[in-house]
Amino acid sequence: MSLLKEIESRLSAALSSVLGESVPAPVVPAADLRFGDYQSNAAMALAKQRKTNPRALAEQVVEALDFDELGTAEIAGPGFINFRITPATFARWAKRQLADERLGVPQVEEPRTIVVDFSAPNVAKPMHVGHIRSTIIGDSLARIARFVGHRVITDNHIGDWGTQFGMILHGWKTVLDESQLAADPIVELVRVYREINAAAKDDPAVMETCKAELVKLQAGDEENLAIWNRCVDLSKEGLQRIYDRLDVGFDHWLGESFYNKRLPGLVEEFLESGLGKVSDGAVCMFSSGELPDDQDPFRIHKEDGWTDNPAIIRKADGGFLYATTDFATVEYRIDEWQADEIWYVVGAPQQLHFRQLFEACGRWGKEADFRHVAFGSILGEDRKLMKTRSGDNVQLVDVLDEAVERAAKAITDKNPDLPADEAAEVAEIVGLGAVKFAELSQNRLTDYVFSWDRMLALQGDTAPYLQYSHVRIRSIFRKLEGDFDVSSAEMVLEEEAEIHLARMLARYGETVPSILGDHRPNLLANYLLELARAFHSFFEACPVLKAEDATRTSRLALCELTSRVLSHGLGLLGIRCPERM
RNA sequence: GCGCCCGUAGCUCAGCUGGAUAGAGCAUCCGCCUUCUAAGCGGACGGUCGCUGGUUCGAAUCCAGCCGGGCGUGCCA
Repeated sequence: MSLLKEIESRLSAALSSVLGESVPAPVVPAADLRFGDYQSNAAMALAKQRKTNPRALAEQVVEALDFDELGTAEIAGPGFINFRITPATFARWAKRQLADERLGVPQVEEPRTIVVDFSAPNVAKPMHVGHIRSTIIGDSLARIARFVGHRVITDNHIGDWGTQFGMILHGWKTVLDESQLAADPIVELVRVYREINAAAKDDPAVMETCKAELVKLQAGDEENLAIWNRCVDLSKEGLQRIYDRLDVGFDHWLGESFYNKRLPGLVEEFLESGLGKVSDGAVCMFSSGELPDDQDPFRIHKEDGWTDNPAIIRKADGGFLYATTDFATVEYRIDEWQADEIWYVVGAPQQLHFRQLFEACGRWGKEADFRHVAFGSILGEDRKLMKTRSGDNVQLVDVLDEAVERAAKAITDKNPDLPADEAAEVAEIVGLGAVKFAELSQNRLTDYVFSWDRMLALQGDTAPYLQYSHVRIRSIFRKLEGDFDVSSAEMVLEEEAEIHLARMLARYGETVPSILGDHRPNLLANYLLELARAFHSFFEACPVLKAEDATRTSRLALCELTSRVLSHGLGLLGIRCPERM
């Protein structure tokens, strides 16, 4: 149980004894340390409901509260209850946390099966910076959900059956350079795609040829199928290299093509059940459930915009769309995997699509907790959306390479004694950490303008700042002579800096579970920054190795705990910690 | 037109279900390495939280209306 939960349960007990009924008693970390460590405004909220005096109620509650061995509770202002935790309590909790493999993070009582759908790049197209948000946020959420005890299934729903294959097939047959393909398949595939894409833009005839190739593929043409297979395999290998580098893994790679065979039957079922309606030759799922007609005020007017936006699942020409695949995917995940929840880590612009999908699934009888974990767009220098199709986007590999390069430079600057092979390894950890953290430390819904300096910053509120505190700790232990038994160490907290460090450490157990409430890894990132700040202050103010006896032991234990929490927290964000840097 | 998102310090952003004097980082300025790694620490400067109303003991947070920006809105994904 986290310290916060402990306080909540005691407060709740006091409230029930005063009010004669069980009521929730939310407690939060105090906004300002002058008010104490934790605070609750439960008395004010409850007094409002009951139309009684909040201060008087707070007084009764504090009277009934059993808080003695934790610290003190006092009333302030209109009825806040402020909790001040004693250093001895923090010391006790730190010791307990140190002995706990879970570092004070509770497990969920009712584990759920959660499918996390993220990354989902298109094959035979470059991964650009736009893909990083889904990949990094999704991976982190999956790690966190898994750690708190859920059954998590990660699925990379790759775009391996889209219309882009018309272009690739045509390009493969006309402009492919086999030697380049052998040398670097992804680069060559991308080149082919771009060339044909550009040609198709200028020349409608090329576009027609592409469409024809796509139709042949979908009809099962052997040659095209063989080419398609090679493309997908080559692309997957290329993608896998990036995922390996990012330390991102998937339980499944069930892309669009996996659901192909299911699509025609699915649409027929929807038509039979009446969920799908034919409109202008296309099969549609209307969010109202009804087909608009001429007399219907909800009729769609192209000029005025739409009042009912249908998800189209079969085009007038008989083709299927990604919405169709999404229905098939939901069916599979619920029927085969028994998913209780499905999280789609996909950009905010697709919110309408998901609203339609979730609504329709409800009517279809596919019950699950659907979540669109939306995120904001990455904008170009002109503050406009980075175009996915133009291909002139900053590529993900380039960002990663640049990040590692800058980290390597910083290492040569700051720690020239590090052996070359270790320096290279550290540069990789630090550079990639910086990129990931830049993404994870921000509210996922915020749009931002892509900037190298911003994404690759190594100072201030960055991953290197966190990694550096870990490094400082490891350095202490390297210089420590003799054995140090963490498990038996007693904590004694006297200096303000060490008390504050322990205070921050105690919050780990309450921070981690809070992330999943709204799927916001940035809460963890922000917490870790605060923790690292507390550590750096402690490091400057409190000598460890030079301290004496009990103080030394206690500080060593505090360092060990800090280093564990930091590396664990970073681990949940998918970021590693070097020993030196 | 309709729907969704956003507007907080010079810049980039936090601010959790409404809570006390709105916080970080960057930039600028001033201090701190003969002591555990200065990718650091301490301090200063910097804000009518887009505007106007409303709800209430209390609003950056909730509601309404404006202003400004972005995205989406039937056969792309």
